[in-house]
Amino acid sequence: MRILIVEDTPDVAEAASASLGRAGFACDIAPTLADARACIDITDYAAMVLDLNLPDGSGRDFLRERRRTGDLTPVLVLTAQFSVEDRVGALDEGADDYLVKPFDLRELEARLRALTRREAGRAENRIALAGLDFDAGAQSLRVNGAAVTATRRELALLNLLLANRGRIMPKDRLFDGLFGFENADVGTNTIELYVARLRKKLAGSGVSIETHRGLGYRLDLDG
Amino acid sequence: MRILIVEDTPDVAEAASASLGRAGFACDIAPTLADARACIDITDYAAMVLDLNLPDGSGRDFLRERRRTGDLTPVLVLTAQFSVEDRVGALDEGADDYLVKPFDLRELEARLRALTRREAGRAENRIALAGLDFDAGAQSLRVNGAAVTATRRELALLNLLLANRGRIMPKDRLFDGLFGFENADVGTNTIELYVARLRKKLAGSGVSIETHRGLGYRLDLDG
DNA sequence: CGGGGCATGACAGCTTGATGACAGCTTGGC
DNA sequence: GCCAAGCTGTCATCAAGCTGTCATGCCCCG
Repeated sequence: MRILIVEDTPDVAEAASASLGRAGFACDIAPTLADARACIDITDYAAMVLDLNLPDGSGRDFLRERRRTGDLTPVLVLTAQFSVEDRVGALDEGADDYLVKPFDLRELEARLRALTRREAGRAENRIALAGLDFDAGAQSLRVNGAAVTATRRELALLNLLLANRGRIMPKDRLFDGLFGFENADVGTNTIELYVARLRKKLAGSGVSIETHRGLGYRLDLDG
Repeated sequence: MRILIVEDTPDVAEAASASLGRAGFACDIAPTLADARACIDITDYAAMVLDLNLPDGSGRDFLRERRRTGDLTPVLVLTAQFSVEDRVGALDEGADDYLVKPFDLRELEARLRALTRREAGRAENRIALAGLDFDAGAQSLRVNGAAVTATRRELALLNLLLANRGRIMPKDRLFDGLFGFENADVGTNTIELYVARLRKKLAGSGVSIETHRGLGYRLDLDG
């Protein structure tokens, strides 16, 4: 799950990025609308965090512009404390949620999880499938009832595959979901590596990751 | 456990803060409703102590406002001696408890402990788990029957971890629970330090604190 | 049988956490 | 008030575990 944070205050942007990173999201930071547009052109995001007050324009205009071009990426808007009309206006413009600054990082995390899982058609963070039990909120994984430790990247990959269960995910798509621009120079072999590591941990769970040569990977029930 | 004290008389606020600090709570003081709102936006509290008579408005209105926005943080209200209707009104507005000024600090402490443990779904201050026996009221700790001395911070950390047993607690969350704003500049290494100290004291108790790299710590039974 | 894509073990760099020693400060006893 | 004891948090150093690279060997497909 890749997130674009459009926010010009470095402290805020970085705190959010760190917190969301821990929660399994890959984040890119865009301090201006121009940067944001550039990012969106290059890759697509599972969601966007948008500050309304930016150096090169209003986030509201930007949001309206995106919606007019048919972009349906979930957007969470950050508003200043007292601008009620901004908040309401943003929702009218097509924002999916808002948060008043200053906000609690845990809340941002929870709301983004809600937005992205809504996109995936789920109502809660927990997914149980055959012998597998994954909770994106607690970042915990159980296989046949036993807790299995997995690293941040492994969990992020699993999350992506689970959200697209039954679909073949191209390697570059998985790559985009795991790494932001700052890790852009990582070799493509990495995905194969993490698939291998995940497979070991999922062994015997009744769920497996199939390889489709030249196409990508697909997670589904055994058989 | 972090507590917000909304009280404009410095003497009272500071006495309460000191007393509660000794009892293992991390306190922030807000002398006005505006300050209180700012604090609440930034972090969240295990409970709130609310004076009703404040320079920029009535605590009752504030309480009503919080409840209307869905905030369920336990609130203990401080009332003047003779305003019975305030007291009753506050309870109606959603206060969880009240104390008449002037009050005994020990009583404040005991009532806050009651409120926070109710939140954690417990009926008493004492938690026994495997070879561990912790009493938040007496601030006493026993491991396999033997009394173990532990400092305020160690106990506060243990309390937090116990209240969230089985959940991974991010380091910054533990940090928030242990330190108020006034200690905001304490190095993050501190949490690791206290985890190490606690681990030593819990050795052999059947309960242990697991490290989850990049995510946080989790307290649970061994195994 | 040859080639490209994939799997996987080993490894090194680096980030993150663990821990001992220490100095300042607080606290409590006298 | 003074002193001693112990609590606190910083620093430096060391250990562990995560990450991604590489190299090698495999497998599928032509």
